[in-house]
Amino acid sequence: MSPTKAPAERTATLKDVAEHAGVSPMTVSRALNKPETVSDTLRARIDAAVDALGYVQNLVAGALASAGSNVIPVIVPSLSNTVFVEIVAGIQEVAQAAGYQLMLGNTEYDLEREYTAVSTFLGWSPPGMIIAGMRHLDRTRNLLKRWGKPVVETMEFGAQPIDMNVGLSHYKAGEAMAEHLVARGYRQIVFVGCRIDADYRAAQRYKGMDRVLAKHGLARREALSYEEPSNPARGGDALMEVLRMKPKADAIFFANDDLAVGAILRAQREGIAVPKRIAIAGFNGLPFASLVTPSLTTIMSPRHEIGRIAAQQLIERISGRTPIKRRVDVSFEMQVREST
Amino acid sequence: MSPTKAPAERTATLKDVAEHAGVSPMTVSRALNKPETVSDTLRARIDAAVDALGYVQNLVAGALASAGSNVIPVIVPSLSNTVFVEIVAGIQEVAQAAGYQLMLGNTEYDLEREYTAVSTFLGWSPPGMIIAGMRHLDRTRNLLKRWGKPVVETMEFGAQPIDMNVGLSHYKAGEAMAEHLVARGYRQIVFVGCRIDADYRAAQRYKGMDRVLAKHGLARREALSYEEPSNPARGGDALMEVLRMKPKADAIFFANDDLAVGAILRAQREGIAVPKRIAIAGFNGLPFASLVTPSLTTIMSPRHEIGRIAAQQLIERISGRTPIKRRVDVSFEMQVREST
DNA sequence: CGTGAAAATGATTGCGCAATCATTTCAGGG
DNA sequence: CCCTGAAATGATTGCGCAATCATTTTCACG
Repeated sequence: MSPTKAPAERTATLKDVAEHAGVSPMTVSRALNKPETVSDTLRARIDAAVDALGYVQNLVAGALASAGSNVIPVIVPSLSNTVFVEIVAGIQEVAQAAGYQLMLGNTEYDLEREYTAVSTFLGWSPPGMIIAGMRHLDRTRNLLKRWGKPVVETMEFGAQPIDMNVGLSHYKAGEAMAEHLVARGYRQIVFVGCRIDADYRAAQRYKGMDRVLAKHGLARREALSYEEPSNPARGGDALMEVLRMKPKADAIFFANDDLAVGAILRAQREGIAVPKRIAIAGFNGLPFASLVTPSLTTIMSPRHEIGRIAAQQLIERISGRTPIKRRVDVSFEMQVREST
Repeated sequence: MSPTKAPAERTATLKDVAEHAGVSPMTVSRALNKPETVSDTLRARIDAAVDALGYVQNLVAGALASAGSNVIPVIVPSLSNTVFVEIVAGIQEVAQAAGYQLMLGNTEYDLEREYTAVSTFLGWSPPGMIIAGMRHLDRTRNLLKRWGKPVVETMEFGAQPIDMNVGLSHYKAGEAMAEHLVARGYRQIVFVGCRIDADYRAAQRYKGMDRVLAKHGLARREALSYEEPSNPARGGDALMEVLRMKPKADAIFFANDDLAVGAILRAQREGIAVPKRIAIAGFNGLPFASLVTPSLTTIMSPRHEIGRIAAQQLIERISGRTPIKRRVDVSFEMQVREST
């Protein structure tokens, strides 16, 4: 194709290796996939032949012949949100170590695209699948159920998973933060997020908060939602807007730490006293949250851990091992800091 | 496997669909892959049959039969570093839109693992590959060259790519920042990073800086490198350490913005005047960089764009279209802000 | 030193699909 | 109405490997 590249010779196959080593193809296959079933002598000869020919296993053919690949599809709604990335990283860590490859699908929070992705990925005969969230099209759920192989839904903890579930209850997280704010004496609490309609986990945190406010007979407000994706600058702007539009507000619960940290940095620059003039709380537990001044009260979600557990659960099941909790509620952790 | 899941019936194949629709398997294959070559009548019947049977194409078989898949392997050294994630996101965006799937490999900055990953991924008969960095084992380079299909090396811009290359010159970036610091009057400049031996792009930035210092006859120092991965808290600690150990230092060039922003937040908390007591500069252009006080002088690297361009280049070549620049030097952008 | 069971190796087959070539159908001109 | 070429459809084949079963070799033990 390009001047510097050698012409692509036909790549070596199992058969070539077999001939080169003077054994049958089947023995080569075994030497590569179950080395312990082949005698030392032959294994050595075969390894030498593999090196000599630069043989690379054709995994496609292998997957077809054995009706199953070692590719694990991972479907997330976004890659611009750190949260999903960290989950993917956790999955990767465990899966790659166990010899699985990750195939990555991004739905952009679109359930139709999610269906397409699931459907396409099934075509790779994977041994299982990991998918973010528990809200899917009926078609998607049915497709996965009929498929009958292990599936892990991550991020949130919820009822009636398709198969397995690892996550945390965002509703409870919202409740916990609201209880904290109320206990601290805040009475006019505002929830601020981005694309809350699409990010229904954020919506659940809002609902959890709302329920607590109702319980305490406090003023309840619609969540304030912006159309752009979450980013720190937006958080800063939102803070200013809240101060202007709802001067009585005494606390903001941001949908995530990107927004919340952005708000704190802005407050600092503008000389707004946090938490005196207004308290700020976030969700996720970003590294910066503990370093800003004032440090941010937030809820730590164990993203990496969720990914790891999800992958472990899946691999256990793929390997046919049995006793597993189908639903894992990873706990979140309130981090009360200076901003409230 | 689990009580709630239906027994997995044998999944429908092309042949099943063909029988259901009363046509030959080949026609079904065409209807699915090149719809325009099949008459409207049959296409409708076939689509109906597909729906009726819930048929999902077996991509493994397709890939084997046509000796090529539409999976693009992407190999990165880490997923905990935002930089790579953003590149992956950029690649994803373009690749998924063009109907390709991404397979993700993580080398943890280990060149042996990189070789293994490349080798394994070749087994999926991909049409091309994207790999981070230009430093590989000879074996890896040779393997890819002999393979003969399009390969894009990303992140940095360098000489003699395996095939194609999209990135920026980290050496020049280091020079640019050093020139800026020197022009501002700083004379005792320290470079601080994490795992600089493994992160050789950071090392190149250091070298670029070092050359400029030498040129101006200024004091040159070894880079200060920590063994843990970069994180903001480490940046803060490093700042304190530099102040204590090298009290004459008047500027720190951090290997990345995570460290630099962490240092600024720490300075703020400790009441250290930036840039008066010591100037701070970073690299990458994180969103928080412009929001901290003082705002951070840094170099913006177009990560997402690098990913997009890499994917575009690759797909162009895969599609057999010709006139393409083999090497793309995406420009970086100095952002001079308050911290210097 | 023979025997039987276990271990190692080999031959055959088919996974599900697309490339390829062969055949049929169709539209339009004479 | 036939002929021709193009479009649509079909039949055959093989991609490269692992599952499966058949065969050979090895080894422990009487």
